[in-house]
Amino acid sequence: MLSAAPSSSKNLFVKDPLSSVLGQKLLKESARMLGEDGFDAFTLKKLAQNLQTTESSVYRYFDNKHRLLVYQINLYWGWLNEQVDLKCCQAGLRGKEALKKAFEIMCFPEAHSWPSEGISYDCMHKILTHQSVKAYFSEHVDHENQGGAHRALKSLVKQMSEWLKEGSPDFEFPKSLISTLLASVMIQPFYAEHLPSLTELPAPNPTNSQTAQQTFRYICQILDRLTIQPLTV
Amino acid sequence: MLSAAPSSSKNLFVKDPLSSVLGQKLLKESARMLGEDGFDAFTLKKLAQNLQTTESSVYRYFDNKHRLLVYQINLYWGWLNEQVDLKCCQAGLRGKEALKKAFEIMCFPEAHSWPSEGISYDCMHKILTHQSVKAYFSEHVDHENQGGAHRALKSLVKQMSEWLKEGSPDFEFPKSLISTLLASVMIQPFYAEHLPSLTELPAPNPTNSQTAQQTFRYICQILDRLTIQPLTV
DNA sequence: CCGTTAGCAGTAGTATTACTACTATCAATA
DNA sequence: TATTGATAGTAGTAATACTACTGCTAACGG
Repeated sequence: MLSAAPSSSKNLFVKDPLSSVLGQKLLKESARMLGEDGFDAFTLKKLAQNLQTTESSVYRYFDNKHRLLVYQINLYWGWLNEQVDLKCCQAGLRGKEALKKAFEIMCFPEAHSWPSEGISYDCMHKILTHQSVKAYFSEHVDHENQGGAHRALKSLVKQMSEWLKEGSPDFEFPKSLISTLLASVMIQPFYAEHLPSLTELPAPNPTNSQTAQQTFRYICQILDRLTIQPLTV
Repeated sequence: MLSAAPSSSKNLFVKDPLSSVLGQKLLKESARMLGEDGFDAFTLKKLAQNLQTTESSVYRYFDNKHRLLVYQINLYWGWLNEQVDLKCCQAGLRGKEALKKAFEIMCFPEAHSWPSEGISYDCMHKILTHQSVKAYFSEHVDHENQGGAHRALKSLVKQMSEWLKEGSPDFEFPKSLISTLLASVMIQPFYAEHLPSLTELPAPNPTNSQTAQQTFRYICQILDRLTIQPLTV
């Protein structure tokens, strides 16, 4: 179980949700609700009702529902960042190998130890794929960004763009490409489900979902092509 | 001036806004408001007030503010689609050349003849870069998609993925890559402005904006690397 | 053992937003 | 002249996001 608030989340809450029983229940139930019904249908009132508590108790932890979403997403990016550090950096991987491993972690998060019991991968992953754009493309971005809300994502982009540079030193936009590919890992599965003519990825189905595998294959095919540099030889 | 509703927009409005003076005013003013203040701050009430008309008159044209956004975005994709058809297909371009030209049109729309007087490129482009994710990542996607709301975008992805295949026949995800790059053209300028550490693109500034040029350069560098296929030789 | 106080949760609201049901105008036609 | 139908305007409701205030409880000092 997570026991301390990541420093980058400090400005996102009023009271640290990890510091009390109710707070942790809030995280668990809101993750489930956001994953299942989405951000638009989600209200702090419903969250309170589902937990047999009251709206104002929820507002004691988060100023509004948007910050709760950003907090959850930042929690997940922070965890992914740790996993990448552990299984790429500390494992001695570099360049394209490290990059592929990092994307593999993102495509198959269930293969790694997600620390928060009671919150399923499915929910967190669905929040990321279906709701994260709402965390970034909002009127509150600038304010939240000043508070360091997106530090985990930024750190990941920085790390991964370094690896990209090793393979393609003459490519001028490594951070842009990494953030594009990260966004793609989020967005493409959404397309697969809702706008299938925009992608070759298969829509997830209850019995046998190949979406994650194909997403990883898609990223790998791009990386394999990108790191060849015929112009600089 | 646009004079007929694109067939793909039929299910988005209650009454065709292009069919009356008030309707056209609605499009013009809502484009300005969406571009300047964003979708969240935008309400149909404010739109009515700004036009000295009433809320219900607005609701006579659009069921809700979300559909108005989708309509505007579809209008713009439809126009881009036409421009691509004219300046790529009809100009005899193919493969990578056609692809680059298509992206050039998207990065520099002001160089082409936008048909609607009174609606600036700036507004429409800002709506696309800052608000289009809200048109797709919404609870209404499936319903709107059934009505063919996103047909213009789909058609563009299909066309462009064909060109991509010509240069990279063994790449298995042409539609995914094209939709990723199209999204990138939208998202990266937003990052440049609000989350600059996720991109190398320069933030737009009033005096001399290089964002568009650098976005195009970024896309071209990717395309140049992607169409080389060392594995199949 | 009692009184103060600090922190937590709960009650009952308000303001705004999204949307709707109904009314009024007015021009073309029977 | 009466009727129809398409237009715009009035006045509301329901739900949402958020806040001001009240009450409980438990820790601590005297």
